[in-house]
Amino acid sequence: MTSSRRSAEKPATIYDVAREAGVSHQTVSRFLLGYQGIRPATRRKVEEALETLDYRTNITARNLRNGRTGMVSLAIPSLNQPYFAELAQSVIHAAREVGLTVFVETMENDKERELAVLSGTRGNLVDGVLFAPTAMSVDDLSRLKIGFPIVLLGDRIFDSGFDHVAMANSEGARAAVEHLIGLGRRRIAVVGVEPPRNLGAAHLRFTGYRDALDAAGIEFDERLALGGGGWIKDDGVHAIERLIASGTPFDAVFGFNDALALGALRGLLRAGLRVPDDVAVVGFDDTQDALYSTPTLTSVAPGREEIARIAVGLMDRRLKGQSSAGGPQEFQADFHLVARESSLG
Amino acid sequence: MTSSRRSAEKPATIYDVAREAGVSHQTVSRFLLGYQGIRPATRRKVEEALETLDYRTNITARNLRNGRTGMVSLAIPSLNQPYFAELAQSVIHAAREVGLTVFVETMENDKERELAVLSGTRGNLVDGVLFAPTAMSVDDLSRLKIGFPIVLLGDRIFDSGFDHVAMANSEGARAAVEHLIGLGRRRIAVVGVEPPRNLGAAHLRFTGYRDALDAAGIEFDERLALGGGGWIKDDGVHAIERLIASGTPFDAVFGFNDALALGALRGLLRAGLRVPDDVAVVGFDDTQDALYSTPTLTSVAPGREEIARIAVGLMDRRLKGQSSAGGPQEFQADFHLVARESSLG
DNA sequence: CCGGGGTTCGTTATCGATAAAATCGACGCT
DNA sequence: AGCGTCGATTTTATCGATAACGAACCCCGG
Repeated sequence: MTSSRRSAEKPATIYDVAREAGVSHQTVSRFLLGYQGIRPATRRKVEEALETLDYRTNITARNLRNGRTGMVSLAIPSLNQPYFAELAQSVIHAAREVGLTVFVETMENDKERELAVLSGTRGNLVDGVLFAPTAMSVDDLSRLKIGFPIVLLGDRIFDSGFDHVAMANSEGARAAVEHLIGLGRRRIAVVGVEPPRNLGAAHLRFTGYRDALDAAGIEFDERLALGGGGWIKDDGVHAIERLIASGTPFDAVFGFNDALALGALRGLLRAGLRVPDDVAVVGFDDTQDALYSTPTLTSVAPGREEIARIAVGLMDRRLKGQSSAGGPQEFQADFHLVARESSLG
Repeated sequence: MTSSRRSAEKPATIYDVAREAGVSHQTVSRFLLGYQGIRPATRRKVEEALETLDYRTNITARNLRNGRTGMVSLAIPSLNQPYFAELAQSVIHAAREVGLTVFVETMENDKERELAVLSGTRGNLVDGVLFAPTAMSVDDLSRLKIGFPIVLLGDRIFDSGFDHVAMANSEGARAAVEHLIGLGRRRIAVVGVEPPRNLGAAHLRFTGYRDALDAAGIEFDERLALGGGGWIKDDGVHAIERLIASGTPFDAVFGFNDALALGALRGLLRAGLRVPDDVAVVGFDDTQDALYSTPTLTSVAPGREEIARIAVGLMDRRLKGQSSAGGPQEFQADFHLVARESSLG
């Protein structure tokens, strides 16, 4: 029991502990890993030494030896977007349940950075990637050779070759618009439209919008399709200001996410329009913002918790199962429409 | 040039590259680290081999050897709170500028988990911790022996012995309340009050509130001090509902954060009160939510970007400077009040 | 009383990188 | 020609953990 080593100095290793306990480092390792074949006397010596030296296992060393880190990265556009911040929290929670740690990486809607995440530059730091791209195309994705498990999040991409947890983008959008139609609205503006170049939430939600219109026999009016910006609140404000300025009549707005819808809401109210009396508003994502706006915002809840849980589950299975555990899996989370004041009054 | 190794198999190591190039692994390492003393011919062979084998450096191995990871953890309550989500994004950005990577860890206002972060359980995975505790006390903090740099975020703690980047909590709160007083309000309710047991944003903001009242010669009315819950929107709603139910007259509300203020706003509007005509509302944090509520929310902007930048800078200095680069540093970010519709009309 | 089998523990090898020390040549100078 | 010097590379050691293997010791039966 040579209680050496000053306290705040270099952390103790298993070798230090072994010396302190008068055993071999391997015995210490065995103890730490919970092996059974250790005599009570030895066990006690090791326990004491661990205590005296305040041993902490060096995770980096373990990771190197094991070839795994137990971390997965969650690659999203930005934590400034409430939906993704909340998704991140849900994923962190779900991962914790299965013993994984989440490394949050933000890509800022930048194609280069999205590609960088998959290039494995951060190689061996994480075992896999939960990937929610917005800028890159399906082609970009399939062109890459990737050496670790990937689970795609959020959009409906078929045949990407990867596991994929989708929101019910088109179905949810359709439900939102049908809700508006059911309330007697016919001139439904849509905010957040994008050219169909990317991985596609915008495209899919637009499809849902069109489907609902078609089903109700309402003709699509191009002037009601607003886009050109990003998907943050400002874009919603600007879009609705342009629409109002254009003089095009409308009695409802469907925003492709809550931020856009809330921006639109803001623009409407500032222009003196009443919500929902003059214009009903519906969003998508059901973020906390939707719950506390005035009026509260009707929104499509995409099943964030479920998405997180399934995605983490898929990743976990890939990581555990040797090599590839079967072909790519597709999941779609259940959604539901949460009707609130912005459409019901 | 024995182009061996199948593509998607185990990633190539420097040894593989060395064999491919016909040199020693050390030469490869030198090349990768940018050493000068390498003959052009050798250099070319290495470059080719790296290319052929699609080499990626194993960060875990490098970390083990170097004893550092280049990662710092940002420990916050939750990404579900917009202020912290936005702070996280700012910190990630600031860290990237100085070549650090951020690992976001959420502690859920749980004292155990806050302590766990500092216990170094995650030892050697990060080089330091940017720490924004809410549940533990100053005593808890000083009781711990900690083996890595820490920078405290957000509250004004003196003599903690650690670097610390503070918001202007009391000053900001005082400015908010003075703003209300300047508008002729005298019955100013305050939401988010807590017993002064923890590290203290609540306490400090309350102090600012009292200071402003005192300076204006307004007597403090205990019935206007609302607390008992957390700091999320629901708590704001409930607090304001209780206040209204109590019949206590009031003409303004100061929420200790935007979430509380927006919750209060929501409660007021639902109760049929007009904002700001009947009741003016001011929040704290200046999150994006404040910008897009209706009415828009007056709020204290605590200088989030600056806080992030300074905190990362302090951490960077500690990590670079051997051992301890001087005593603990205290910083306080500049704040400013952003007056919007909820107080100006 | 000796040998087989099981427990307990120690020795050596390994993960993939970087650092320090050693080697090998070519070159210049006396 | 002999020798020191410098530059380019290779060899060996190291970070801290886990895995594989082997040695020492015990118990027990024949």
